[in-house]
Amino acid sequence: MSTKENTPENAAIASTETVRPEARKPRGFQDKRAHLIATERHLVDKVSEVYSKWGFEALDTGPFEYVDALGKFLPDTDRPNEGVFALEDDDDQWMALRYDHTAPLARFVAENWNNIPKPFRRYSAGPVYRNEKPGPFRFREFIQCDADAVGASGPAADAEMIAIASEAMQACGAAVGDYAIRVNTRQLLDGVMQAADVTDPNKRLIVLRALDKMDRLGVEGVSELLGGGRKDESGDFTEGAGLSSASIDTLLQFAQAGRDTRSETLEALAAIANKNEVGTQGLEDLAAIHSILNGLGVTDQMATFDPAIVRGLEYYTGPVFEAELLKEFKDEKGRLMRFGSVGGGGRYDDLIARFTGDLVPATGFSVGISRLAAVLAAENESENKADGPVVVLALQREHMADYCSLAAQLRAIGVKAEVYLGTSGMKAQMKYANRRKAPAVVIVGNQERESGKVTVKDLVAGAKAAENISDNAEWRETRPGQFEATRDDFAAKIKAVVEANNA
RNA sequence: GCCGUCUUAGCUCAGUUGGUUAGAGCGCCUGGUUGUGGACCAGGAGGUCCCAGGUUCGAGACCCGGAGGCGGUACCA
Repeated sequence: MSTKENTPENAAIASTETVRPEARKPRGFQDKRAHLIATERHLVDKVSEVYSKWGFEALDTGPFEYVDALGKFLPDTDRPNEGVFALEDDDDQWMALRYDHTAPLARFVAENWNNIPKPFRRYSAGPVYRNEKPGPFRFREFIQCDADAVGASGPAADAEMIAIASEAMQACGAAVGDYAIRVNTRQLLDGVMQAADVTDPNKRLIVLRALDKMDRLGVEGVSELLGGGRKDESGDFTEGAGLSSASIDTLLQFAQAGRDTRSETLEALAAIANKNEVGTQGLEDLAAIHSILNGLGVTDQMATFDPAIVRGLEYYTGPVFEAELLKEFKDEKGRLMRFGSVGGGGRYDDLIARFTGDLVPATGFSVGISRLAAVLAAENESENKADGPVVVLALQREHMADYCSLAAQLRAIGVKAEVYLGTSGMKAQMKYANRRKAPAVVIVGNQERESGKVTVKDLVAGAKAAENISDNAEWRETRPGQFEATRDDFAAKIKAVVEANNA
C-alpha cells in the first residue's frame, strides 16, 4: 500500500508516524524454503547413516558453550565476538554459539570421562555459527556432519576416517572421480620446515599459510609469499616470509610432490622428507595409512596424498585431510563455479588436554552440508516436479464440510491434500493449485453435485496436452487432463496419477 | 580488516553535457472467459532513483561522508 495516496486511512497512518522496520534478512543467514530443506535433510540423513554404519553413536549438545570451553576466544572486552557470536549470561558468564562440533565434543568427553566407553565414537549433525564475512555459498550459519573417534591413536583410526570421508561424499551423490580426499600429515610439514631451516614460529605460520594456497595461487604465488611478498590483483600487498631461495626451493619441491597415486607420492616424498626424525615419522604414518586404505578398498581415485594440504594451524597434530568436490556447477547466471573444500578433518591429540591435562588422542572428519545443499538445490530447481498437495477447489462455500471430507479421504490413503481456504473464484483457485505445484485438483460444483460425481483434473497431463493448443476456445472446451470419477474411487484414481508422476 | 567495484519498479536493466511528469522487458493484478492453471489480446497497480549532507535556478546524474551488495585479498578453530 502506498502511503502517498491521500486517502483517510493513509492520512491516519501517516499521522501516527509509525516507524516501520525494514523487512530484511540478516546477512550471511539463509531463508530456506521447502526444496532446500528437503535437500539438506536428505544429505544429513545420508551422511549420518554412513557414520552410524561405522559404529559411531549420535550425540547432540546444545548450540551454546561457555567461551572458555570453545578455545582461544576469551571475553576480554565488551564484545568477545571475534569470529563467534557471543553473549553474556545473566550470571555474568560469557557464552557463544559453537563454531564447530569438535570443541563441544571435547568438553563433553572431558565432562563425562568416567561414564563413556573409550575409544568414544560419536557423530553430530547440526548448525554451527561463525561470525565472519559471508560469501556466495558461504554462510554464517551452516550445517556440519561430524564424526570423531576419541581415545583412538594410530594410523588405523586416521585411515578409517579417510575411508568414511570418501563414503560420505558418495552418500551425498558424488560419484567416484567427482570428489577427492587429500591427505597429508603435520609431521611431514614440520620435517620439511626443519630441512628448510625455518625455525622462527612466526615464519613457520606464514610458510604453512602460503603452502595452503598452492591450489589457488599456484607455484608462482606461493613462491612470492615465501619470499618477498605478493601483491594481489586489487593492489593489496601481503607480507612474505622472506626466506632464502634455497629454502624456498626445498619447500616448493616438497609442496609439488603430490602424484596421481598414493604409492607414487610416497616415493616422491621419500627422497625429500627423510632428512630428519619428524619427517621420517610422517612418511611412516602415511605409508601405514596407505596400506590400511588398501585393505579398506579405498582406491587412489578416492583418496590421494597431497603435501600441500595444511588446514587448521594450532589445532591438528598429525594426519590431516580435506574433501574436495571436483565437479563444476553453473550458478543462476550461468557462470561456471567451482567450490573446493566441502569437508575436512584430521588428528588432534591435545584438544581434550585443555580440560583434563591428559593427552587424549582423537581424530575426526566433518562435512559441510549447507554448501553442498545450496548448490544441489540450485542445480535441481529447474526440475518442475508436481510435488505439492492435491487441491480441493472450494467453489461453493456453503459446502465446505463436504470439501474437507473429500480432502480427508485423500489424506487417509496417503495423498497430500488440502482444501482451498482463500476467498477467490475458480480461476484464481486453479492458479493457486498451479503455483503450489499440485499434481491434481478436485472439482465439485453444481454440475457434480447434480450428477453425484467428482471431476478430477490432472494438472501435469493437462499442461502437456495444452502444449499444442493455441486457441483459447479449444483449450477451454477440451478440458485437457480432466476426467470424471465417483465419490468412491476418486481418491484411488488420484493416487494412481500422483504415483505415475513420481515414477 | 584491506583494495577495487557497484546500488534506479518484485526481478534484469536503460536513463544523453546537469534540464518538463524517471522508462523498457519479464513478473504481478484485472478483464476478454460469472466452471478452469497454459497461450493470445486489452487494461492496471507498483519508485525514499541505497541513506545523509553539499554544489546549483535546477541533481537519478556532480562533490563529501556513511551503509549495503559483488569481486579480490587477509584471517578461518
